[in-house]
Amino acid sequence: MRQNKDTRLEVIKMIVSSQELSTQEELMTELQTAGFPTTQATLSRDLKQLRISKGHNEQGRYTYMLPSQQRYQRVSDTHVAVQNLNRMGVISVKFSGNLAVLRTPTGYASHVAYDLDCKEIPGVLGTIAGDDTILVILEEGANREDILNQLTVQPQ
Amino acid sequence: MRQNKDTRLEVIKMIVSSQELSTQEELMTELQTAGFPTTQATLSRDLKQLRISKGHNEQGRYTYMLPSQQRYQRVSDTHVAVQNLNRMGVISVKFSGNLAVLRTPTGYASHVAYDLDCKEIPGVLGTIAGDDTILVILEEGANREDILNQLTVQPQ
DNA sequence: CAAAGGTATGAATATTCTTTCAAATTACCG
DNA sequence: CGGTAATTTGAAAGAATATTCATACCTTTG
Repeated sequence: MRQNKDTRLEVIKMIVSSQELSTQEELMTELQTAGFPTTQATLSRDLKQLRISKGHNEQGRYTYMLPSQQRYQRVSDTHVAVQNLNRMGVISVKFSGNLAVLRTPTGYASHVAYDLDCKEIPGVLGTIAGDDTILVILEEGANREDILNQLTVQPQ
Repeated sequence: MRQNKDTRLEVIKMIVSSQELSTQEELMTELQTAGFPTTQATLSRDLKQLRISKGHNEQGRYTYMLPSQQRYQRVSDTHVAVQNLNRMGVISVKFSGNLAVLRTPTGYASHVAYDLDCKEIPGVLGTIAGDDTILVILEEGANREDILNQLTVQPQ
């Protein structure tokens, strides 16, 4: 049932990012009403695979959060069809030392950077976005070819 | 016993950021050897206050992690302790281009960087912390004097 | 000083989560 | 098509974590 599992994982991501759930049992109920009945044991495995972790929100409640939400505030605050943006968003890439400087259309830098963060590219320590520029900090010794491919190729 | 608790919290942050622990019991042992014996119940409360959450690392292991670049509200009691850290945490500051490189005692970089993030210093685009080094990305044209003051001087 | 109110803590308990194990389903390959 | 390996899953068991409850301790205020 590979197809079913994959769609269930997507549904989980949507539910988790749109609601504040604090137990796997709550999530189980939500999934059931969404038409994907499953057990808590499976959810434990799904959450692990999705790297969704239980964090603490402002009110001190325990809340499941996508890893992207954690990195979210780093760059910007609005999602748009980020994946498409990225594909067509990077105008140029230049390397300098352990940095890569990416140019994007004006105003798009933070979105693209957010997407890069989500991809968790190996060798990339982090990103900082300006308006039309993204600074990508590379690990020492990172292979520029590999990075370049990751930066310009479609995620997932 | 406010002082004891605060220092314990700092020690917890250091331990968590320097090692990969997967249970509160492991952390309990570490704390004991560090001279801060306590119980699992207290750790659960401490981790909640520090907003340390159990995530999934590359190998799929469950690992406690500090909220990396998260800029969340300064919860007053923990914030105070962090400010003190920062005051005495920065060993040196060097500028290069639109970057500032800060040196800290080994293991403290992430804590200090976290504090810097909280201060939201004008002219600072973001920070990346290593073990004993923080990379501060400055806005183009940022005044180094101003930045330097903010980086080393106690706020308020 | 005494009483009141708050914080911190440990022991025990309740809750929540992970993993084991066996079964079922699905993919793979001749 | 078989047959075998790999994946997925639920139930139950086993860990791990959060919370409850009672207590100690500290701080303030009269």
